[in-house]
Amino acid sequence: MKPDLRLFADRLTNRSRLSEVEVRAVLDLPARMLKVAARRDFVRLGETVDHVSVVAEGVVARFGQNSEGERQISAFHIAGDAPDLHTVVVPSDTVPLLALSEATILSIPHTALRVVAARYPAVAEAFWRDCSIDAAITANWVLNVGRRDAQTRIAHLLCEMAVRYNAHVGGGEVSYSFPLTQLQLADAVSMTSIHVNRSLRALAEQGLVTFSGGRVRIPDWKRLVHRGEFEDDYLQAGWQPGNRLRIMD
Amino acid sequence: MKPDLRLFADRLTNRSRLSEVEVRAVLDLPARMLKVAARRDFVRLGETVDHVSVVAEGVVARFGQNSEGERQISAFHIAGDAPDLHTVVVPSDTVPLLALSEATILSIPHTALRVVAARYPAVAEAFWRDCSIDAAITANWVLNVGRRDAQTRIAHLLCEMAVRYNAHVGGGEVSYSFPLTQLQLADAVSMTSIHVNRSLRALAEQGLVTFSGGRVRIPDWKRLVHRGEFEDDYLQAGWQPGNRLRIMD
DNA sequence: CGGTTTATTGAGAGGGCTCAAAGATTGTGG
DNA sequence: CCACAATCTTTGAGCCCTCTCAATAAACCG
Repeated sequence: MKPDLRLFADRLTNRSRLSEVEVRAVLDLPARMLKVAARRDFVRLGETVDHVSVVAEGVVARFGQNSEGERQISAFHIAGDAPDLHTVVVPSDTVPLLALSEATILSIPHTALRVVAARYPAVAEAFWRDCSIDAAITANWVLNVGRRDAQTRIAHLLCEMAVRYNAHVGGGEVSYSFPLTQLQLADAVSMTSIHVNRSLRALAEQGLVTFSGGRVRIPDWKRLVHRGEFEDDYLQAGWQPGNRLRIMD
Repeated sequence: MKPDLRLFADRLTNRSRLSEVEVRAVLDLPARMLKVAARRDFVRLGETVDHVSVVAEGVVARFGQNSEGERQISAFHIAGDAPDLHTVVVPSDTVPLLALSEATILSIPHTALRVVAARYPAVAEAFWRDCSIDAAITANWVLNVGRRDAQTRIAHLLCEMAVRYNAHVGGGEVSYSFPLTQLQLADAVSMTSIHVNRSLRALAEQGLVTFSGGRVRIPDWKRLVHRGEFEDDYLQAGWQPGNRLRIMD
């Protein structure tokens, strides 16, 4: 049975305007489903890939490592995301991918994606747009890692993920499932797991966030947003159906 | 007189396969030329742009800033680069741009770019590919800032720029013009200009690099590459005319 | 229930920062 | 072409945030 690509199609149509035919073409893409265990690298550095991975379930990380083997996570990817969609046009730029929790991955061959992109330029445009938004997130990550102290950095990241999970709507307590270990969080924010632990405690003592049992709880959204210097524009979270751009006729 | 877009077209054809007609379409794009003084922000945060900036001369930086106004440069752009090409598909994601040296910018309207992209899907593909390579560079920047110490970080950056300037070919002394102040360099590598100064001196004392008078000199390329843990694959520097990909028919 | 991974806490060290000030360079106007 | 101003570079001293090393407690997993 063919895996369901609806999540991926939804992600695209949330950001781009696609016709029914185009959406159908995406949904009809061939895909192989694979379950990946937590803490498993399922795309290795240097490996040549001929397919794109779409996250259907779980949390996936893109990372790099220095010569000592220390890791730096440069992006988190959640359901709907295609961490290496760019390999459709730059196949040699393989990025290592790691499942942080148990994850379900849908694997779509480059060949099939290229056929659809060539046939439906608006789909190619949607891919391009997706890659660009990802890039904006990464650029923001540089700022976060480079110019914010430990607590602010963590707060910022937890805000970002709240918005990406769309968990920040409504006014009350914000909460979402985020099944990472503190060590993995440390690899994302460029700190030691020990210092992550201490910073997390400090944030909790101020009543700002709680991170435990794989769940993030934010009692007062606005307060954390302020603490983390968080502004969500770069996520394009406010995209309305009306102002979705389409350049392909 | 219309500014010459040859540099931009070259950049595209170095990475993508375009027909003569497509190249011509790029060259015929309308453009306005502007000279920007050094240390001048010529695209401000929040400002809505309706054009793309192409660097014709000089060095330009993409940056973000934290709540204290401290800056973090997330990308350098040199002649041929289009720092905000992605705004063609994500116009609301304006990135602040700063001229580090006196620079010449060619400004191309979104509308014109969109017409060409729609008419020539292969050009759209080339744009997408360009954005993707930029994104790969940014992802690497995260690793650099997050997981490398001062000297290694600087060494890595100076290697990257050498390759992007294509100054690393041949075996002898590598050298290129890189007219930044140490403060600007500090904003790129997330350090204090004071610490940049000291690290630079340390690197010089080891005979690895010299950074002064707006010029970088590398006596022994391989040694600096090693010191900076630099691997150039992410830059797609090895792209041969033969293996340029084209997905649009 | 035992074994492994993860979280937590303590003590000490260090890389990079802050504050401060003196040189060197660059640019500008007269 | 000089003089002055502004910017940039360099150096010193002390401190602090985050890391390292080490050990225990807790949670998870089969």
